[in-house]
Amino acid sequence: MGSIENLRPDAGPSKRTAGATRGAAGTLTGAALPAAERRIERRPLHEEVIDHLRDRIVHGQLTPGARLNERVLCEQLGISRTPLREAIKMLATEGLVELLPNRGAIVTPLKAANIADTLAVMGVLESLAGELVCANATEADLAEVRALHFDMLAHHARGDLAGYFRYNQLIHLKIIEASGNPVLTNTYRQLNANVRRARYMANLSQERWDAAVREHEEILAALVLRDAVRLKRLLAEHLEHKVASVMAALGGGAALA
Amino acid sequence: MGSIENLRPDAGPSKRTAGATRGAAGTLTGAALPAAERRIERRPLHEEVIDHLRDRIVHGQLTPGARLNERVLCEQLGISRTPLREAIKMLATEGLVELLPNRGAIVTPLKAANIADTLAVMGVLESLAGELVCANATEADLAEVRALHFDMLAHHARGDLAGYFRYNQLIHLKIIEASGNPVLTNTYRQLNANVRRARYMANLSQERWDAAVREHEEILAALVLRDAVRLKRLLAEHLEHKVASVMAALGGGAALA
DNA sequence: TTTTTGTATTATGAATGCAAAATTCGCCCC
DNA sequence: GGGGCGAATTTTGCATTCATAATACAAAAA
Repeated sequence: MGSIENLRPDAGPSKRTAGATRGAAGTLTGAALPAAERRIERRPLHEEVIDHLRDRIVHGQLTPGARLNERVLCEQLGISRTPLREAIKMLATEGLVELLPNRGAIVTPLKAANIADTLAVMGVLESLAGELVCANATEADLAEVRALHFDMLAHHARGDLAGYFRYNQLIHLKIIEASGNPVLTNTYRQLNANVRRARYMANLSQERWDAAVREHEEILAALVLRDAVRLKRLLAEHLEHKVASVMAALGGGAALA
Repeated sequence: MGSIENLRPDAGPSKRTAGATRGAAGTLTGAALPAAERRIERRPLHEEVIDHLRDRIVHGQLTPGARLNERVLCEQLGISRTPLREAIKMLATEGLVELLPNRGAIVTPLKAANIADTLAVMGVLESLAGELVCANATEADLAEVRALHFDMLAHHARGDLAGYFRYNQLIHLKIIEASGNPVLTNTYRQLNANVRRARYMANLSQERWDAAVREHEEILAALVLRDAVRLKRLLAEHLEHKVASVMAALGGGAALA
């Protein structure tokens, strides 16, 4: 995971022939589909770059405040500066990156105040989602949440924190998605990316972890019953605890390097 | 307003000398300031382009679904494709523009469902803002809102709808800003851009207009008293009416060309 | 007449080149 | 040894060029 994966099969774009290497690698979709339905489809490079950089930022491999040197990244990814710069601009709009005119871009520093503000907004979004999901979720949605819940329990039982976090995220996102409001989903997802970075630094205590799992049990129960009032309250409390945990890790107001 | 304003003094960048034309024209700030305080500051071209395009999209000069032809826009703005493409990518992240791989970009079509979803999210954001603003707003903030309110009244009295809209927007934004949560402000502002486009098509009836002004009177009163509960209710009702008005204009579910 | 296929044109995707701004580094001076 | 100053280097901003996909169009076949 820490290794640098080139987006292009041959690193270091050669003069005037780099374009010919497109479409040879694993970015193509539909390998498992029958030939008739297979869509030959190439994602634009800037999208690949965005996903790559977003991952590295969220997972903390690109640390807050770190500079994004265009030349270095180009070499690592085996692309030219144009798609890289487009990707950086988009990440800046998402808030994961900060543009310093004439001085490039840095990974947005993690400020406790900013995370707190973000979580406050996410709170009301979750509350709205709770209301909508009780009204709009299909039975299939609920089944999926339950399945994810058990996956999460499995990781918790094994003490696999990373796996737990992954399914925890998936559950929350699935609940938001099942609300049936795509704007809500996008907004939440975008804000969430910024918070996730902090999460990777917060060391969860076993007590807090166990408590979080219990809270999820209750959330699932309220969801299945489509008890909107109760669900909203549980989600709010759950987030409240998360805020406390993250804030404790970030240590009140200080910027994180 | 309909005329095309070049960002660069000379349209049609000449070969190899275009770079030398930077910094000569009206994009520089501070022409009216004393020399000592004048900040020689150039905004990056992509920012100028973003603002320009966002304005044209929000004001409906670039209609929903319209294609953004790079060559044409480059000629209109007197810039090269690189900063233009960066700007388009950023607008895509903001949701005002849609990228069609290998086929360029179009202004995001206005769909009633999407606007409804957006307004639902904005509703909970306003509600949060109402709560925060009662706790955090300074007296200066409140004074500014009141001043904007009277400006708005003046435009209403003159029957100047465009001016009314402008100050209406400013009031809502000021209330959000005064909440003291920058993340909330940004999120709201971004969502708002998408809705404003619809607003320019909705023809407000005189009755609805008068009612909206009365609602603003009440909102201001609750705000000055820092009555959070009442303010939240009033904002919610105000938005509810706005939803009805916008939805009526968009005509239930149909996409707008 | 309609459909299809080959070709010319146009537009987008990506890479490269060039100039200005910023940073680094060596130097001199204190 | 430390701190300013200026040249050299690096890095970014933007323009341009090259490559490829999409589209329009016309001719040929059904």
